[in-house]
Amino acid sequence: MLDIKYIRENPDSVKQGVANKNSKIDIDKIIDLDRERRDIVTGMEALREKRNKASGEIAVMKKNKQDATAQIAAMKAVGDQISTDEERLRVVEEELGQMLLMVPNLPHETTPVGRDESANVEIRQWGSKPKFDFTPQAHWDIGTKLGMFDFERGAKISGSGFILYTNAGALLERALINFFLDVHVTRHGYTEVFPPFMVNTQTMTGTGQLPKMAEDMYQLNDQTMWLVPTAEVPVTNIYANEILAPTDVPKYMVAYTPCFRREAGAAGKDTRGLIRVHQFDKVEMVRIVRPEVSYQELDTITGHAESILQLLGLHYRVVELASGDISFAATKCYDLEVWAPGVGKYLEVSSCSNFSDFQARRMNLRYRPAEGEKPVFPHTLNGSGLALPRTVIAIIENYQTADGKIVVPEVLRPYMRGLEVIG
RNA sequence: GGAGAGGUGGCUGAGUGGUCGAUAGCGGCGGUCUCGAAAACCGUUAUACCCGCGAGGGUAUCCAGGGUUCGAAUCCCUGCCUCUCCGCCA
Repeated sequence: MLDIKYIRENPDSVKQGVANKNSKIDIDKIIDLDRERRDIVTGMEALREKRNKASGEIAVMKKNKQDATAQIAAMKAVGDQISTDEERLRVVEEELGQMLLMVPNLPHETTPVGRDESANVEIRQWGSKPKFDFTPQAHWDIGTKLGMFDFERGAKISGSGFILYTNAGALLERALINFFLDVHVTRHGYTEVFPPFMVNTQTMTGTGQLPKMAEDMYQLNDQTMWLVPTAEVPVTNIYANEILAPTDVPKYMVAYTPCFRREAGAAGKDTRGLIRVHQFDKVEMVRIVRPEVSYQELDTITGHAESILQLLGLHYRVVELASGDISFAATKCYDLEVWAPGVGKYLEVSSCSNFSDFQARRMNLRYRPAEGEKPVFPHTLNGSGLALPRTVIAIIENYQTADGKIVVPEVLRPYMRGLEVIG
């Protein structure tokens, strides 16, 4: 969340930033509630001071066996007033808190301003589209023919948008997960973690999925647990409500999790094959860093995601998202889009974002810059490295042969029992 | 799932209604001593918020949330978590 002090002192820039994020939250209302809250607190604390002093006196009188009936009666009225104030404060803080949780992070000054993805900016490309002397097929045709996945039976056992990977498809999925993790651990210096796939509401609020995006996620029947939509959620929250020592920052963590998303409202739109599914695998990088280096760190993490595509030899482009297309919690974001010749599109396989101190504030994650100094909020970042299904699409479609087979990229062969060709 | 025990400052651990943000020890930091270190001794040791230009003042926090009371670490209720035993189980 945003610092209420910052909102109070910079209402105009907050309003502008929020508008650039396409949010209609009422900032003036927040400022009014904050004013009201402070008024109540001030009055209430004065009463408490009075009561604390009187309680001390009553204690002394009792000790000296004096009669304190009058003092006790007087404090009863003070106590009642404090209770009234507390009740009012609860109401005001509840409303203020709920509103603050709905305020998006402000876009960074370098983030292009724009309503939607049409204002996104292509930053660079790597490689080039492969040339085929035949018409490249879509992954759903090749993959099905090669027995890599079974859409019908996936839908039968779970529903549409759930994939049953089979044979080489299942092997490829597992190989990619291991390959991604190994690269990030051995070459990029991340620590591997394996978090729970179900999290509580507090955790989901910490990274910013709740309360706004509740309808995009799967909630379990007990109403307290949610299926993770990304490893960002459990991993970024690992140190929530803690104060990290100076030597504990930066933290670089990488994790594999399945990701569960309802994709409400996305039905029928670019959903064919593996393009958009309710459960998919992803390897996610998370960085907890000092504020002064976070934008440099964003370039670093983006580079780490890119290196995976480069090792796989897949052509991609880097797109910087416009303010209106950036996620709720982010200030700046780069998407990596890989070329998929079968479907004839660039597909998003990674999203690398800086969240500044927005998530750290929500989850009360702090660190001490140096021994003896006051704790401050670090910046958090994450980047997919990478999301699996669209990477699988890109491999199938880019590495397909005229006779309907797939050449396994060399870096994956050790992870696939030496398999060189699927089919 | 059943039965029991428990959650106090960085750690250990006192404290069952009243000047308790909290005794003590350890650890950390500073100092005395020393050529230096150890030992000993002395001092110090959290977080958040509110008011104030500031000096400073105030409030809250003993797992969390409610309640009782003039007053709660202490009593009551609910929740969460940990530990022990039993049961079940990949």
